[in-house]
Amino acid sequence: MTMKLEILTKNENREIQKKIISQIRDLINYKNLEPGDKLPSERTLSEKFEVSRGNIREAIQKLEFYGLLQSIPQSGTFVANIGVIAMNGMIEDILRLDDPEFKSLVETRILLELKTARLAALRRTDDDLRLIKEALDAYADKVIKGKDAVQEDLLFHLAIAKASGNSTMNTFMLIITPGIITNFEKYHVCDSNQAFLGIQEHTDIYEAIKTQDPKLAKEKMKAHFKMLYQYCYNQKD
Amino acid sequence: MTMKLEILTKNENREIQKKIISQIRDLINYKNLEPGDKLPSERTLSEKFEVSRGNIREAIQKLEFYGLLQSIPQSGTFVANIGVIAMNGMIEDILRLDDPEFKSLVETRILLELKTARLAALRRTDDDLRLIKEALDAYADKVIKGKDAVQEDLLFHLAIAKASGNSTMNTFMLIITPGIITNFEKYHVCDSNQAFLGIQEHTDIYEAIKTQDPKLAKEKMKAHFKMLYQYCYNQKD
DNA sequence: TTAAATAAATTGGTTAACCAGATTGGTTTT
DNA sequence: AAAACCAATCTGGTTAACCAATTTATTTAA
Repeated sequence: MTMKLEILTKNENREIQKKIISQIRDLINYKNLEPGDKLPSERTLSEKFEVSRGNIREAIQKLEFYGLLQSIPQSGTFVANIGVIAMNGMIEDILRLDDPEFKSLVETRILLELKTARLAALRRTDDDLRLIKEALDAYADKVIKGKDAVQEDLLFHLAIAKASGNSTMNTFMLIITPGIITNFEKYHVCDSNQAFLGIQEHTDIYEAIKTQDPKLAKEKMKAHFKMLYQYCYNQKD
Repeated sequence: MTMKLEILTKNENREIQKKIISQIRDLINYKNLEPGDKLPSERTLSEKFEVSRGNIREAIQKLEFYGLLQSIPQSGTFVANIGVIAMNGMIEDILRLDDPEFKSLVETRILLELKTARLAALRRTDDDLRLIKEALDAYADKVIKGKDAVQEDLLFHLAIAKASGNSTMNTFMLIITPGIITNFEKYHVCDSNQAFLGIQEHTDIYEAIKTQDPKLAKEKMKAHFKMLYQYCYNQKD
C-alpha cells in the first residue's frame, strides 16, 4: 500500500514535468524564440505555469540533457542551436516516450549484443579477454554449484560490452539492464535449466572473441539469444 | 563559520558525483550491505563524505536510474535486488563512462538506424508513412532553396525511428542526437554538397519503407551512411 | 550629448529550514 | 508475556531564503 502511494506520486510528478515541457514548447512557439534567445526566468515560469521552481528546473535540466536548452549561471536559460522545427519534433518525441515496452528492451538488447560481440572479437585487448574469462569462470562456478547466477551472467555480457571499445553501446547496455532484469523476474522468460546450457553458450562466445573471429562471435551470441529471440518475434499479442 | 561559496563548473560537479558514487560503493562493500539493506541517511552520508546533501541526492538518483538503489520516502534508501558482485561491476562501468567518443556515437547511430529502417519497413503504419513523407518533403524543399536543412534531415531520421515501433531505440536515437549534431559542426564531417545527394538517398529510403521492403530499406540507409561509415572505420587515429 | 561609473534588480545555483509520513523505543494495557 | 499504544525521532521530499555573478537602470563626469 505504501508502494502504491509512492508509485502514484512519481507518476504524478512525471505528468507535471511532461506538462511543463509541453508548456515550454508552446511558449517557444508562441514567442517565436530562435536559437540563442533567452527563456523567461525560472521564477517567472514557475509563476506562469503555477508549479514550483524545482519542477521548472527539472524540466529544464531534462531538455538540457537532450541538447535543446542551455542554462548559464547568473544569466539565463537559452534556446540551443536547434531551430523551431527540430525543437518541436524532438519535444514531441520526448513527451511520447515514457516507459519502454519490455519487447523493445529485448529487441534492442539483442541488436546491441550481436554488435558488441562482433566488435569485441575485433578489438578486444588481452586485458579485456582476461576480464571476460573471469566473468565466465565465476558464472560457471555458480551454475555448477546450483546457485543463482543472474549477476554473473550479467557481468559476462557487460564485460563483452566493455571489450567492444564502444562507450555509447556500453552505456546503453547499462541503461537497459535494470529493465531487463526486473521484467525477466516478472515475466519468467528464462527457464531454470537454461543456466547449464548457458555455460556452453558463454564458453562458445568467449572462444570466438579469444580467437578474434567476429562472425563466429556474433553467431554464437545469436544462438545464446535464441530463446529470447523467439519470445521477441514469434509471439502474437 | 563562513564558507566561501563558489559556483562549480559542470566538470567539477561531475567529479564530485563520481567520487560520491565510488564512496557509496566502498561503503556497501565495507558494510557488506546486501539487497534490501538500508543505506545510511542522506544527512549522515553528507556529513561522512563532507559534501552537501544535494550532491548526495544527485548521486543516489543516478544510481537509482541504473536500478542499483531505491529511495522510499520517509523511510530510506535501499540496495536494489542486485548482489554485491553485479553492483561493483555496474558501478565500475558507470564511473568509467563519461563523455562518449564521437566515433562511438557515430558507430552506434549507424547500428541503430540500419535497424530502425528495417523495422520501419516491417511495421510502419500509414500514419507513420505520412509523417516520414512530410519530413522528406520539408527536407527536399529546404535543400532545393539552398537553405540549411540539418533540422529537417534530423526529423526525417527521427520519423523513421518512431515508425520502427521500438521505443527504446527511439529513445537512444534522441540521446545520441545532440552529441552527433554538435560534433558534426565541430569536425565538419558533412560536405556541403552532400545535401543534394541526400534528397535522392532519403527518397530511396522512404520508397523502401513505403513498399515495406525491409532489406532494401536497410540497404538504402547503409548507402546513405556511406560517408559516415568510411569516416568511422577507414580512418587511422 | 555621450560615455563612464555606479547602484539596483535579475539570474541560475546552492543551502538551510520545514513537512508529513515512517520508524523506533519505551510504556501501558490486556 | 505479549500485544497495543504513544510520543520522540528519523526519513526522503519539498519549499523558501540566500549567494554571487550578471544584466539593466540610473547617475555622474567629461
